[in-house]
Amino acid sequence: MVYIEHMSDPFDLGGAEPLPGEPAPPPYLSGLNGEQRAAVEATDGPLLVLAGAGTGKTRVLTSRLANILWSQKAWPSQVLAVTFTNKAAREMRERLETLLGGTVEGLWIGTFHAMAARILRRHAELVGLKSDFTILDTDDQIRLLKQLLSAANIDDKRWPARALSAVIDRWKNAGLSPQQIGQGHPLDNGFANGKAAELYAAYQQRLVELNAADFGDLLLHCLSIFAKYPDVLKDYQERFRYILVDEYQDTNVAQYLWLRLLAQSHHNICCVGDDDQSIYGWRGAEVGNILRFEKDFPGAAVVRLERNYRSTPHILGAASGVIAHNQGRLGKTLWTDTNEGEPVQVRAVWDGDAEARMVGDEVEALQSKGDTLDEMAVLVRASFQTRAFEERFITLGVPYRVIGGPRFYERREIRDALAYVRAVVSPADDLAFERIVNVPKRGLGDATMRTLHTTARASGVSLMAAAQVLCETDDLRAQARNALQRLLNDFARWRGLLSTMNHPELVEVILDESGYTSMWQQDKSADAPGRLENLKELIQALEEFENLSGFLEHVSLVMDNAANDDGDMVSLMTLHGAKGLEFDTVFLPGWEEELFPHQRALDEGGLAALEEERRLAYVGLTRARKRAIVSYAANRRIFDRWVNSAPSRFIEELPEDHIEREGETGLSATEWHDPGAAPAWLKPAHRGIREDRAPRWAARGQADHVFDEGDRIFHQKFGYGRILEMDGDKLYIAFEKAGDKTVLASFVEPAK
DNA sequence: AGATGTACCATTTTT
DNA sequence: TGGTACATCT
Repeated sequence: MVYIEHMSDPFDLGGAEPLPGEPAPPPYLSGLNGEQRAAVEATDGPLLVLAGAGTGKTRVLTSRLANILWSQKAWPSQVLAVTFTNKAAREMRERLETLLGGTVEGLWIGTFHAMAARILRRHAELVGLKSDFTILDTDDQIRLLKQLLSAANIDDKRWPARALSAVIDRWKNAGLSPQQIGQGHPLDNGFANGKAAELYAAYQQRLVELNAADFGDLLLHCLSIFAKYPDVLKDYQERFRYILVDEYQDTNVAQYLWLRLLAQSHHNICCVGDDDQSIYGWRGAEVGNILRFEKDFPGAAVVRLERNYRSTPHILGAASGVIAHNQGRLGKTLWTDTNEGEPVQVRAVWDGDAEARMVGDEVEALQSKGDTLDEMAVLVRASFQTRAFEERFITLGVPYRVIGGPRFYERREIRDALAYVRAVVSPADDLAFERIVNVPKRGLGDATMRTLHTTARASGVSLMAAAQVLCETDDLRAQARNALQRLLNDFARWRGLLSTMNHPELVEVILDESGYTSMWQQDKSADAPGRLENLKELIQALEEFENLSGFLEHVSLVMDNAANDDGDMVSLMTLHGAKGLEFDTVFLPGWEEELFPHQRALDEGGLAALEEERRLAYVGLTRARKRAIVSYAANRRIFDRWVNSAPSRFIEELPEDHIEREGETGLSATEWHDPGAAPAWLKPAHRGIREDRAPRWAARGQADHVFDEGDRIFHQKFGYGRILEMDGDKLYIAFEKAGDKTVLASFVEPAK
């Protein structure tokens, strides 16, 4: 049974036919439980699916999509399915095609940004752009802002472009264009004493001049078009009979407004999400969007998915116990009928090295029992934490992969190559030209570029046009002029080849003739061969596209990292990176106050941030199918300094019935120091440490001293202070330098 | 213009 | 500790 739709232009509904409608049982309903089926078959209208971790939410979303198409409620081109990542979009499409037993064409399925870009290309002129506008990434954005800042004579030491970029991103995430922002806007943060709004406007102006849009613009421009041109909006409202949204809890205001507008005609919007897994508040996601769904879409149906298929009851119990400490949840009670399994293990260790050894030993033990490394993951709060585990795994010879890191198109060589292509395709792309004008080195340095900029600005032309003018005068030194002329000739020649040569070949020619390839061939550094590999990969990827501009869009919006899936390996990643994944065994190291929850998050976001950190803990635990091992170190070397740390408050929040402690309660502090008493991974690793730098043991409740209120004390990190109040082993102390803090007694000694 | 030295800093990250 | 941005030297 094959599902086909013949439609080359997704905007043209003319040739589209509904499904062939063969009389066979719908394949997308088999194996669904009652609550899943309710979500899949819910009648039209707004629908919120509150799906807990491991309840099969992606499956439900896909099945609902299959149902819509199968029962001919809409043609594929009338359905919009949005996700946050390309990976999620790809997976959804693959599952859908499996369910329907054939390919589906014309469907609007992809990321928010890709879908918005698709709309924006058709109406670019309404916001002053051409339909072939380039999409800038963060790197380009920051380079552009740097120029604007220096033009405005703003000290970039005090007010770095990066900070301005963050302010502008915040505004864009909130759906605010420059016209909507007054002086002293609350999201401004006082950048350059209130200049941010002005700079934002200048930046948008410059983007139009460059015929460019940044990621935020893709949505924001759509919003302003919808606001200004109701007929355009109406067109899309009519078109999209069904809208499906994954990970709704992660939508920011701009995405929310975009969706709400598009759903206004048919009201068939189905959002799937889990408020307990909202972990992107810091980049503009609004949990409020999911909490408010029923108000925003009157008459909305709400279906809860609470049956968890992933984890054992102990893991689920531990995770639920932690998340129950959050206020303002929609509330779900996850349950499972799988076998009990092992309690979550909670392990106290001496320091970061001991922790890495513990994890390494455990990995080897599990492996020798027959577990595969693919089914093990180490999930950390901050990416620097992966290093300790990498080192340990290298020592042990355990294969591992680090998930995350720079994306393919963010790599320097890829961005350089793309800049060449961009500059060939669009001569007015100043940012691209600037990027590669002296890569490889051509003797075109700061001085030349300054002259180029002045000339370009004075006559209002692009840098390349200005360069052409300058080559005919003697404003530049002969050497620079010749180099520039040569480069311009190259570009003219390449541009001439655009129509005749096929594009993968052309890119290869450009990279060879510009000297870019040989630059890396001559580079002796260790990563040069890898970069050449990446360039080859880029050219290979080109072959799948009809033209260069299609490819450029793909690269900036769709291309993700090639999955490194050769061989059996342990995965190392951040908790954020682990969302949506699952493993038999999950290690959760570094559960210490200040690291997790991260102090910086708490400083910046207070209670809301603490709750987001707690959701991160919940996400981490619920990644595990069979086994979760949480650990915390008493001492940690962060950069060059030893820090004693208290166990994370999330450890206390783990329900005792579902955990098994090792190291803290079973052994006393004195026993820990006895080499025979503790398991190998508990022993201090450092033998030759000077006494003053050696970590001090800091087990909870194992204070070496008895204190009274009013005692003068000393703390390794905070210095001298006086005890104001005592609550068991918690001391409330007024430090002379560090202010008032609550500290565990074990970290404190009497002042001498 | 390019190389070399130095001070500084250090969540989380998709598009 | 390691990467980066800027200053200074050749």
